[in-house]
Amino acid sequence: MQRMSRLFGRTLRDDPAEATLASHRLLLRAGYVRPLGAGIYSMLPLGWRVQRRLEQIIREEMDAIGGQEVHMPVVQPADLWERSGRFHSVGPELARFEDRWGRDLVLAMTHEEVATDLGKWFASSYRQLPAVIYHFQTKFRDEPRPRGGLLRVREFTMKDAYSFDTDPEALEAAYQNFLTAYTRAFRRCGIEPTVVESDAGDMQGSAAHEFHCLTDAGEDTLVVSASGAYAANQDIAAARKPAFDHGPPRPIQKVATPGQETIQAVAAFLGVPTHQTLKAVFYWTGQQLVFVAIRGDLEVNESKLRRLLDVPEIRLAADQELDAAGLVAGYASPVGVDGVLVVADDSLQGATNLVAGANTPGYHLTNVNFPRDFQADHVGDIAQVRAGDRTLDTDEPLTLRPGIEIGNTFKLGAYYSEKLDARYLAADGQRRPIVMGSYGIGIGRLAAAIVERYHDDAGIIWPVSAAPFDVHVVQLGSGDVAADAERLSQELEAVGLSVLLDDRADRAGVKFNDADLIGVPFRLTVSKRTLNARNVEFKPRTSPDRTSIPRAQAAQAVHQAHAQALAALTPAAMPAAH
RNA sequence: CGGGGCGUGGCGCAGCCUGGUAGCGCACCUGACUGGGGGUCAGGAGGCCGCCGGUUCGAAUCCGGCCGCCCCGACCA
Repeated sequence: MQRMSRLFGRTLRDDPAEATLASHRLLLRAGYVRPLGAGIYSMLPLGWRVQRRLEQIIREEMDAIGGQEVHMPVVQPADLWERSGRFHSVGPELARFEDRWGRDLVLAMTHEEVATDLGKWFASSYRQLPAVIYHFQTKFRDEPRPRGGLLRVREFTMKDAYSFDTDPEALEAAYQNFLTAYTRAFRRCGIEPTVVESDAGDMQGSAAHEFHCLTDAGEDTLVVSASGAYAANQDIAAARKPAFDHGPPRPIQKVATPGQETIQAVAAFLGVPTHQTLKAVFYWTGQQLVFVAIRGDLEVNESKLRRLLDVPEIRLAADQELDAAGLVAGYASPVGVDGVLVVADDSLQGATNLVAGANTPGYHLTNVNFPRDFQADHVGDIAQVRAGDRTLDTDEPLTLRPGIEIGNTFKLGAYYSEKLDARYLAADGQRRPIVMGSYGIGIGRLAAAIVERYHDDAGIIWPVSAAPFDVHVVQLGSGDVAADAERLSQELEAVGLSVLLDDRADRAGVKFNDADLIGVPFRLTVSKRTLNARNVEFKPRTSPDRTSIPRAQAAQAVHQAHAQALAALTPAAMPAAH
């Protein structure tokens, strides 16, 4: 048992000023973590116990699908990252340094390279495949802006797993196993995950999913259909674009629109709806200026644009870059521009007689028709999905939901295997690249998501599976009371429960408030009162009600309540993995 | 990287404008009373006022530079 009088950590009576999110505030205030620098935290005993519980749940689910736990280094030779191409492609979030010999090293931000290297060494033949390895390891990512306590940090522990298979079909089977294992793991932690399709990004994979905890504290925006059948990160979400009939194409006309520089202003001035206008937005890829044309009622999604152009980075163009290209913000037009890469959203196809800029200050063109009046180098879906839009296939309404990304899965395919020459000998005698998958869960972020999901004004309300202790014994008094609280704690441990014993000399109010703050699922109070009545007071953190249970049966009763709560979190048997 | 805010004891803050013994609440220590939802009284301990430089007889306070932290945005396997 852990005595609170000896616990390394302390609760705070005042909210730390820096914390705005509930999870950040409560984890600091209840003494789970202590910040060391921006996005860098020490885990105190309470926090570390939670982390280890979460790890154990995930470990069990990884083992259940045949994963084998390993431990890969954080410090890695840069050479490996040179070969995968990421040493140069990744950017400053990858921490680089030299050892005493001047050799380049990196602090791992993820472990695809090392995993691939291990796979290459191990799987010389198809007979060794499939294989899955995983580990819990520190990652360092020099994020431009850490935020929200444990939600977005620079150093953190991740469970990352890597699957090695002979071909895409086998990868698909492994991938399905992971989707199942992840869902089970998160449910056991008290979170019903929302699984969405996502952007593979730097991972270079062919398909990717994210597991989200829906909460207002989330940094990501998810597009979810009413039935839940469709769910995607807004970065890749697609939806129907309502069509509007503006009649058969008419000849272009130039009209004076003095001072009308925004879509709203121009549309109102000319008496047309915004969906009858053409919006011009300019981006800079680092190499060239991009003229983006999209229907006036829609917004550009930069992730989609970046993928369509197949460039690593993109940002809004600066005024000087526009000037250099001879473009006039507010009156720019794709009609008659040249020397600029033109990207058209597919919303322009079939949208007739639009109002566009005239490339002359104070003038617009009416009756612009694509592709009659201008050509695009790229045409595709680059529009932001809006709440109320409808799914492509089933015409269901879509909503936007904030979510915390607590896990992700990538089908890497042969990308890293080819870069690092990780090949196996197939049954037919051919050497083929190992087909890989990569699967991550951020442990600290998961803990933070759980707190976001489970708390009230008084503090954290841990699901039994994640709590730092199973039972919080509050001892109100000394002498006989203390002796009985001690005995009770031992009885609880004897039935397999972990105990936090508040043996401090503080008053009842202080102890109860701290118990609520720390959020252990079950509270038992021992006092003169309970001693005389030969009972103890029992209170689940989830309920405001206190009940008396006979002292003699206390340990058994709590054991039972705990087992029940745990069972409620354990998913029913799911389809067995292959 | 842009915008905003803030660095004074473990936490929350005042003092700074108008330079002159560093203060309040909580937490902490000692004692007494109290004893089931953040008690009362008395007495204590604890601070390079983020750092460096300048102005001045004298700087937490004025000036310059730097560093750090938080929030918003950009960004983000």
